[in-house]
Amino acid sequence: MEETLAKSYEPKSVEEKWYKYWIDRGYFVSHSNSDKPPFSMVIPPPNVTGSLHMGHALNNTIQDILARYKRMDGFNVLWVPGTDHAGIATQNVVEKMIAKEGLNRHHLGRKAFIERVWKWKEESGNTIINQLKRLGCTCDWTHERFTMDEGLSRAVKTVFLTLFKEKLIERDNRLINWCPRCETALSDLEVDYEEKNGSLYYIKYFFAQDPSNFIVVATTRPETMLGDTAVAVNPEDKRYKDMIGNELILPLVNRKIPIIADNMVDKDFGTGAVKITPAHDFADEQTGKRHNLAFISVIDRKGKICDPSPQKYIGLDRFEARKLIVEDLKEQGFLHKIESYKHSVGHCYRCKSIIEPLLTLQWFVRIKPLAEKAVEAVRSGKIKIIPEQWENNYFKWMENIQDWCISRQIWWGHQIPVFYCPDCDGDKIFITMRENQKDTSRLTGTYYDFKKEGLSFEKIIEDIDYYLILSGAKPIPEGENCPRCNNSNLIQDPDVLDTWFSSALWPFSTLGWPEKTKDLELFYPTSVLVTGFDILFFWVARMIMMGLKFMGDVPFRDVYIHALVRDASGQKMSKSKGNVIDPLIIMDKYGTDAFRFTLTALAAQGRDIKLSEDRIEGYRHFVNKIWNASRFVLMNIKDYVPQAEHMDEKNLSLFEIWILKKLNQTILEVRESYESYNFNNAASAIYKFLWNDYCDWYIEISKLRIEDDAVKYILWHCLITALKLLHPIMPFVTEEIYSKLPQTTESIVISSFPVADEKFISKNIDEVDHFIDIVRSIRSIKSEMNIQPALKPKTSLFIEEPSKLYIKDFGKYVEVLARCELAFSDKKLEKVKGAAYAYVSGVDIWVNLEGMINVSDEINRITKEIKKTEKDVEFLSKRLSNEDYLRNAPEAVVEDDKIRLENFREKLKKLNDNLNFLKEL
RNA sequence: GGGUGGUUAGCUCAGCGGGAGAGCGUCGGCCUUACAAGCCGAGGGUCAUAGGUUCAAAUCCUAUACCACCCACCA
Repeated sequence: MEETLAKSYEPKSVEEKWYKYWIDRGYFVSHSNSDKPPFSMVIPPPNVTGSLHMGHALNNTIQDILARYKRMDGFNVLWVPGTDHAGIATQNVVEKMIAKEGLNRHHLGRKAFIERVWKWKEESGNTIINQLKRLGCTCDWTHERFTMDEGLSRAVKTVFLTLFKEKLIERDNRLINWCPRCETALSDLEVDYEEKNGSLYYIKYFFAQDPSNFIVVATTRPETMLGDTAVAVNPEDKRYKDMIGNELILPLVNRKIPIIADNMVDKDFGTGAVKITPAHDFADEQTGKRHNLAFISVIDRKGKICDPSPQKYIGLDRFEARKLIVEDLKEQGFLHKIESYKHSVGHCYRCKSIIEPLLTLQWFVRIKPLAEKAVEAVRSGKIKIIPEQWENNYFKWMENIQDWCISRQIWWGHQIPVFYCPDCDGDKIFITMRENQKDTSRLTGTYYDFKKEGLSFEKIIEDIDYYLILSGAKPIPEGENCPRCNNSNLIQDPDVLDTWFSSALWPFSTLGWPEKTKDLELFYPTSVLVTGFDILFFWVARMIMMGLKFMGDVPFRDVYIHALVRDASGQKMSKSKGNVIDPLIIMDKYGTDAFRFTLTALAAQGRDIKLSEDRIEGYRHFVNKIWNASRFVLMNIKDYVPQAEHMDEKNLSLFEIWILKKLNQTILEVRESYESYNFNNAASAIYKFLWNDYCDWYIEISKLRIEDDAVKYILWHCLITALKLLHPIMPFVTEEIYSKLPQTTESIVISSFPVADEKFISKNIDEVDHFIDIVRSIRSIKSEMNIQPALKPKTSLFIEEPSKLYIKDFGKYVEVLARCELAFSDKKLEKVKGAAYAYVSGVDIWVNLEGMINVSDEINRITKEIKKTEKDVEFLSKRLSNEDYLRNAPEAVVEDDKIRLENFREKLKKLNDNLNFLKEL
């Protein structure tokens, strides 16, 4: 085999070529019939609207490293890819599109709009998938899923139904976070809080009995006063104690409201008196419930003031209303004062609009019972979160978890599988379910008398004049009638489920659940989940709860939480800041391998990544270095056919043993690093081996013995092994080189991952390290004395210690690597005129500079060296004279110190002798 | 208000109990036939501050300061 490499590496064409090759050969496809141990992961499904950003790039690079590593290491790997339908985000995208045609979704109607979204999905939803391929991801594309595809929809319905049946899902009228722009409810997690400079308005509320007296309350949201139903004070507050139970007249509205006592009030904040608006504030909702206050909604779903407010405010936007109300209060003498005040305000995580707490009818998951088991799974170690510090965060959140509002008033998503009959009247709810696909019988079911059963949403039922029918795994067929009144006009609940509801099922729904599939049996629980911490609660926690609930087992054994990618100055990347680095541009510019390596090298556990292009460029040089080293190897081994017997120890010189030791240490380290998710460590170990050991020393040395088959073999062997270690991080360039090397299998993707050979690791080969020190020493003298590198000064070595005689064998290597003309002296050279001196453990080195030496330069050089050595000697002798140290430190450490001290003393003595000699001149 | 992480060379970051490391940048010298996207050499740090534990601390503990982030019913 004779192949050569192009002068330089061209990532673009190579990457395309190999990705296609891998796909064609089906390397990424998992096997349901295989003796190999399974290794499985599910991708955190990117939004179908998405385009690859740095977060995806890091996340998927890490997963791909694991997938490739495990595949090479003999596992049956399944990495499930897919996308998320991303309810609000996707709906927003398509709404923007049709807005260009002057339309909104209501013009189209629900059905047509959804068709439009599907069409958009078919046309553009593949962007991110293609970008993942570009990144080199080895997902099993035959397993690709979408959170709204048929199977997953079935899973969603089944889960909904089961939870409903078990009374873990309920419908209730509660205060929820409402986005007036998206016109939908949001869960607590979907609200981003931001510090804002606002004002604190102090308003006078006059007593009903005594119109000359008033209480001052402070609020940041004066417009909500229209819905006030009380003023609360702390029961311990002396100022107000006697007023509790009195009534106040609500300004502008002229409604009477009571003064109540509640411990939630902080005596020292504001005036110590708080207006209570149960229908528009979460804290007030609790207070309102405790005191049985009326809930009066004065803001509607569009964020406008509504009935029952004074006529003049109705229809005004909440912020316009605020202005007007403050003006009116001022005019009518109710405004006490305004202070500027900084507080945090909730914003919609999709559109950034300010959230309005609204009282609405929504579906909730009663999540506490599910959370308890999920906490236990982590506490008991069934799930390991890495890095461990995140476990605390997880526990904190799970232990304070609130009911999960799962209904959204949008159109794109899993429509809630509940049907109402508008013709029946309802003090009862009729529930029917189809639990399996094949059930085509007429709807029959059970009446649940919720009043009798005392369910918490009983009060709601009175508001619904319908019967409630839950459809099972199968949608209710067209033309199905109400089982009670035979009405054929069943109405499905118009709301859709929170996107995260379907994501929570991802680890098992993608494997075929609720069917009992082979995939589930083989690959569930998945081995590891790789994700960013930003969705620990959104997603990870919920998957754990759902997995435990429906599979009876954890969804994954390890959760590896990686950092966030930030820009070079540590800012979060965002379009509005304009600091986004586009991974696709980076891949075009530097190649995918350099990019992936950069992410990996920077991906230290528990620390955010500050990404700068300089860094990527630096690692592109590394790609180039590997490329060129490989060129060297290919050029030199030519038509040599590697044969294992050339690696017999009898054929190997110390150099071969040395590089094999380094290689095997690297294998060990890389394996350990991959196994423990210390990817940066693996990257740096390979980098050091390839560049600093293999290229800088072994290749240079090998040039002198390139005719030796053992050398050729070791060059080949080390290169191929290092390529395999590196392949999970840099898939493309390693495959390209691998394919050109002789004696390789059809692809590095399916080659076997190297196993360290203890035999070489335990080898003691100080000789080569000693040799390297000598070469460095001579180079240093030449450089510091300003000798042209091309000049070869006469250099004499005197080997003082017989145990170091092996250096003689290294003579020609010293000559070439240090560029000098070497001679071994049989006797000690006391003083050599015109030569610079160095001492390297047991060896005197004289570099003859043939009159070019400047005595004062040499004195300076040696003086510097002496100072350094003196420090060493001082440090060590001080430590070795400390009795406590001698008593307590491990013996090996002490022994090592003793030897080092001896060496330094010897060196110091030699250097001083020489300094004295120089001074005599 | 509660919590987590960070503070190490000019910059970006590893190291997390045994004499301070890497990449980039800087300085000096080299086109040495794999690589100038390179090679060789050099300089540069009381490891945020103050205490403590230890024979030994960048590393463990306790405070403090500053910088990030997360959580919370901050009226």
